[in-house]
Amino acid sequence: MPQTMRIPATRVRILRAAEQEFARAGFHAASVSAITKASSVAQGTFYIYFRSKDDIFRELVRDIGHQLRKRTGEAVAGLSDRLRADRAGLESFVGFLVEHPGLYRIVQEAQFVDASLFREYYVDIARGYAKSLSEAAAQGALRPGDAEVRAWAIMGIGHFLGLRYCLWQGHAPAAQDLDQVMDFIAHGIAPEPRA
Amino acid sequence: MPQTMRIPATRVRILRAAEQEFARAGFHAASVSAITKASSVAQGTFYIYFRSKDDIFRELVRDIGHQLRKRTGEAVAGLSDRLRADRAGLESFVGFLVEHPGLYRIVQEAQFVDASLFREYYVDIARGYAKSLSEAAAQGALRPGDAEVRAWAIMGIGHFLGLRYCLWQGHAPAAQDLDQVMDFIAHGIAPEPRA
DNA sequence: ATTTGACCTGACTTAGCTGTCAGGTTTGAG
DNA sequence: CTCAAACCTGACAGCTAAGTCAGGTCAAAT
Repeated sequence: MPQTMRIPATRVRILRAAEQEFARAGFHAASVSAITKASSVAQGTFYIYFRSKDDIFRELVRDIGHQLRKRTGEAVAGLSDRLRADRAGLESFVGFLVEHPGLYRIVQEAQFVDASLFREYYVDIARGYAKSLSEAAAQGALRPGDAEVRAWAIMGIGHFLGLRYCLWQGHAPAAQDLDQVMDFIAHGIAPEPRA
Repeated sequence: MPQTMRIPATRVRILRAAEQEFARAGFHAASVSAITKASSVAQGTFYIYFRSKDDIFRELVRDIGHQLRKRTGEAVAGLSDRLRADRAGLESFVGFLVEHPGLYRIVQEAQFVDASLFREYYVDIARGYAKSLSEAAAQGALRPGDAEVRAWAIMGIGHFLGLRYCLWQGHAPAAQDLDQVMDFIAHGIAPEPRA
């Protein structure tokens, strides 16, 4: 490890190149040499800043988690209407996916590189989300119900929304698609209004 | 390719060994030699029956898709109550995951081995599911709404249910967890009954 | 018993990648 | 200007694994 970080730019250059390379080629096909080539450093320099290919990959996954949580948190902040906040959260998430499809690929691949990191990634998101839902339910802004279950369910909906539209079709779901999704989240599919 | 399939058992032996090996080690860490060793054939024999490591992996993914659709279809068959059918489908899915966690891993990893195959896998499931939901809605068994959106949403819910309980905790979700999930699917989270 | 060709063998070729290391370069303090 | 520490270099050792191929084995037909 460099002691003084005299030139922290090198570390960042390597990180950014790794992000691109992992996004492009996937974890296994990405090679450290490609990363060093893209960041214009020698092979050995890589190992000054990162212990291994796994190591830098893990750092990237954590980075992405932070980015995503920050962005979503900001998108939702200050929205008093709970369902509007949920929608804003989804919109923010799919926006991120459209802008950075490769980054989500990295997150998904983490499942096979470091399973516990992958799990943490989602558990962290779920924790924060469940807390919000739980508070909203306590204030009567939502129907009573298990906040954890709801958090994971909505994350699942978001995940597949992202797969289907952002990653496979290359664009965010249209407003009317999100309307339908929010209708499902708000009212479900049962035929009758509840008693 | 063998012409006569005099001994198709060899092919099946290799397939089963590959299933185990891919499930255990993942696509990249799985080696053809491990597969041939486990199935007691020589390295070369593998390439008589399969073009490449990718090739056998793809065949397995398709197999798993068939298995899962068959199983879920049977679980749902004959259930007239639509929400009960949805629940049975989820139960069947999580049951499969608990019994064969490795197989779901294979499906998920397909994303990085053959993206279009992975996409097909889900599109196929979604197509069938949306059809059912659409018919149910037409008969008034469900509130009107976009069947495709609902199909993908419920698939997402199932996916994360599987991750959280089956793959990470090693057991199917408890009945009361599924109750909560079904409550969400049936009625959503909005506070008031709809007008 | 012989023959045929389908089926199987496993050492080898080829390729590529991770992580190392002995030595070169740069920086800034004195 | 000098020097020492920090930083960087890139060729290479060591390893692993996919896919090949020349030849061996075996069952059944004649």
